[in-house]
Amino acid sequence: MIQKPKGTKDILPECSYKWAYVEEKAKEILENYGFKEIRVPVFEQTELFERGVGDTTDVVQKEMYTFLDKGERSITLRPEGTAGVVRAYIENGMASLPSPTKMWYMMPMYRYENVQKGRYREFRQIGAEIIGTASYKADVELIVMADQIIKKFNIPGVILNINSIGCPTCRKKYQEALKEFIGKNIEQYCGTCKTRFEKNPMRILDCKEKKCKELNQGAPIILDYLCEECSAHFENVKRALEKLKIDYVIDSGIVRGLDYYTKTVFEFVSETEGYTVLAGGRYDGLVEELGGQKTEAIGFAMGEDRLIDIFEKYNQTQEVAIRKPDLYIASIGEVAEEAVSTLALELRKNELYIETDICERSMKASLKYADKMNAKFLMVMGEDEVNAGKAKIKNMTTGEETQTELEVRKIIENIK
RNA sequence: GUGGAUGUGGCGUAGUUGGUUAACGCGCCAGUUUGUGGCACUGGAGAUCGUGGGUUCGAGUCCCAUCUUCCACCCCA
Repeated sequence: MIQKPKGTKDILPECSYKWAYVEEKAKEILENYGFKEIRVPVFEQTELFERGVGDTTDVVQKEMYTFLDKGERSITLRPEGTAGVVRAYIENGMASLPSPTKMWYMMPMYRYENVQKGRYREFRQIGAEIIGTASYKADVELIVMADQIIKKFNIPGVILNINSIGCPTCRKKYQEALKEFIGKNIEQYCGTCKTRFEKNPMRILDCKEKKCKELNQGAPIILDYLCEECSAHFENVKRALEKLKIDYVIDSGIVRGLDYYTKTVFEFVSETEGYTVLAGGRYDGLVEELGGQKTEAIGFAMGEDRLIDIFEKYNQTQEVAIRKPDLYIASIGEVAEEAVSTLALELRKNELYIETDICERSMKASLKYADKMNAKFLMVMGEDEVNAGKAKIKNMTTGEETQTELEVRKIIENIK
């Protein structure tokens, strides 16, 4: 038997309607903030991610689906959305559009990593990008919108963590200070921390080893090393969030794993599930890095699969329900069959969900089927009904029967 | 990449110290006087027991390998 590749999933009919619901609601909010949808290729030139995401990151170094196509081009299945969107922004001259450009996307991403809770090799992200403004107000608008989306789905135990990792200048100063601090005791740190020391010293602050945690006491904090501009920016963001009553926690340990982030970074973490549902940050240098003019920007991505996992677990809203047939029409005899087909077509043109038999089932089996489908109403048509132009409609919940003329309008009245 | 657990019809499970045609529930299909469902009853289809080797007279039950799923590390949405 052929199985689906590791880390992928089938979204079956019994579940897909929930996805549609989440996407629809998210889209409503995104569009209310003026974001427009963008769709970019599933695969890009490998170089885009090497340069955009950063070739020292884990994502690029060990998690990309990269291959040579038949023309010997190095191609990569996108591991994230921002790089592609920014590439499209530059390539299509969107810089000449009125700034800022706000875009959203819902697309699958691909990362070759080991599967575990909330982690898949093919996963879907809902993302938003604001390209073309350096103002803290953009940060605020984006975070507020993210908060609204998260709240829309009644996810319990989600908290917003924010931090600023400054611009390259302040980060460099900070990393020097941090390395000096850790360097004093580097021998006592755990093995992974030792390797982090060279590669990504800020990660050491996040280590869960007791020893490392102790050693980290009194370590310098990035926020103390922000330049005047970055610091003011961060203060403005915090103040605005407070005014809007958006609760947040400053987590100086947030270090996004993608190289392009600057200044404000944030993540919405589900404490109950123990993973991040939505995360993002500013990336003021990325457009330039990818060959565009200097253009500040900020964005976020939401793990749709994770969102759905939690949503399914805690949400029993009736708004999300699989659709039930408005009417099942059973038929007896050839004459009636034709009449049923015609009638069903007319009713469906009126946007009703109609079911009829397409399995050559007996009358009784048809009714059983109608019941399994949870049809709201039932109508049985035979030659008599066709000739009389009248039939009975039965309410499947109450068992009540009413007589109706076989006319679209009359039928609709009877199944309201 | 590292470590731990898991794998029996569509789903959930049972399968004793290895022994004839792998069981049960749900679901599916059909029938119970061929014009009215939900209940009940009857019958039916459907599994080479993840896959490939090995041990044995004989393995779903033991051994090895491999894959999947789940979880942790790492990293991330």
